[in-house]
Amino acid sequence: MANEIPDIVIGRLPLYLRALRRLAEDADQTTTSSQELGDRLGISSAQIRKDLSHFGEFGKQGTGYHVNYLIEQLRRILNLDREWPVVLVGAGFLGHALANYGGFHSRGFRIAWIFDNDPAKVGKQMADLTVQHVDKLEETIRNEGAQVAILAVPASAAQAITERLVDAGIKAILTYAPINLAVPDDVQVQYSDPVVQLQRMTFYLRP
Amino acid sequence: MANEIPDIVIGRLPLYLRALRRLAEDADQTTTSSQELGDRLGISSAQIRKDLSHFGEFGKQGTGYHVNYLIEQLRRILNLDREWPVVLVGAGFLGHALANYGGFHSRGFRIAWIFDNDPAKVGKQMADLTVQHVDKLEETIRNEGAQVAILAVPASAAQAITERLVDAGIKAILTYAPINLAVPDDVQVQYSDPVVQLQRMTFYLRP
DNA sequence: CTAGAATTGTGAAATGTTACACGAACCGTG
DNA sequence: CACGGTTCGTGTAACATTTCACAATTCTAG
Repeated sequence: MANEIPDIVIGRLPLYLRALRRLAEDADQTTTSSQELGDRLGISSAQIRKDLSHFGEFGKQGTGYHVNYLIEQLRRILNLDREWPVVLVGAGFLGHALANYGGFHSRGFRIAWIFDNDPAKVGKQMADLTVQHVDKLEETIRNEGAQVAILAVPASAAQAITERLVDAGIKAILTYAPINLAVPDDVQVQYSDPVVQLQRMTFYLRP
Repeated sequence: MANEIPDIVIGRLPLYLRALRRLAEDADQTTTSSQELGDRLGISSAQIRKDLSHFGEFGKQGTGYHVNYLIEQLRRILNLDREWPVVLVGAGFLGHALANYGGFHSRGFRIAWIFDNDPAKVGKQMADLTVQHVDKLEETIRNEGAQVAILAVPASAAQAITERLVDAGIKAILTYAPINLAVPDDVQVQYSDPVVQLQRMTFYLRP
């Protein structure tokens, strides 16, 4: 049953989770169907059922899925039944926005440390944290056993910081720098570059 | 030759473009090969050649690709040989970070207008723009013919603002709200939710 | 209790994407 | 100019993903 799960399937689970939580909270609904979930996400119902079937049987014929139960199962599958402390590197405008974003806590993450190399920023308060000098990066990661980092530094610094993060033990990096990172095979990377996303859409526009 | 180009191919072109510009600027290189480009991006050389072959023949056997020529061709293909003015909705921390981001201009975009519904923010300067009340949204989009928007508003407002954007003529939306948007078929949407990206990685971590 | 409607989980078919491998073209060297 | 080393563009094969379609199960209503 659970042999080798395609990465593309893993990538959809957080979307299912997000939609289910909306259903539970906004609509106050206790059950749903693959059809309803698919309509909300623009995904076929068969795909949702197939995706979930990689991990077990969570629904009931005739009835569908119990929303809260499925939420719990997805949280378990994605290792979200705990809170991941996150290292944030970069205390510029973007770092500031991330530090103040309220959406992490309820979804399994907490920005726990913020680092920057600018002496003018070190020591400043940001959200409820104090910006630390990037010199302390490795020490903190090792002492605290942090595995997740967000990179909000300029492209010119991104690869060097990445190597320091990886050496210190980080296994998952979300980066906003507009550059491809070289990392070992056992380190996950996710990219977020607004320009790449915009450029992907302009192809379809008439100029 | 150019019949129906897969969306997944279009999605890689901005990455090729980004890597090529780095090659041109940092490494000061005038030619490259599909092999070299692939190594930098973690993509096979065959895939790069196949992707490009959808649009024409840009290389030379034995030599590879002329970097600046390929950059020009990709810019043309992606409709980036012009500057797209962008409507930014939401002047919170994230809107602020986006307004001050220096990476748009050189890559085909310019934040041209910022809107918010908070009277405390309307009239404030942000980067070199004045925050306008969201009441003016439709009027501005129609008068200026804007087609591209970035959504940096809370999830609770996202769908309503989206409908207003679409009605006014926006055809491409990059949204940071953690919610799926319902839009007509001829409107492009790209999603950016840091939590979804983090959740996609925690699956692979040992808790 | 029975009939009918709804919905799951899943093999199999259809479709989409990537990798292979090779002829053709190009360059530099002697 | 001929040869050896590169590299492209591409037809085809291999692989991956999505969709189809249906038996099995559950619920509801009479």
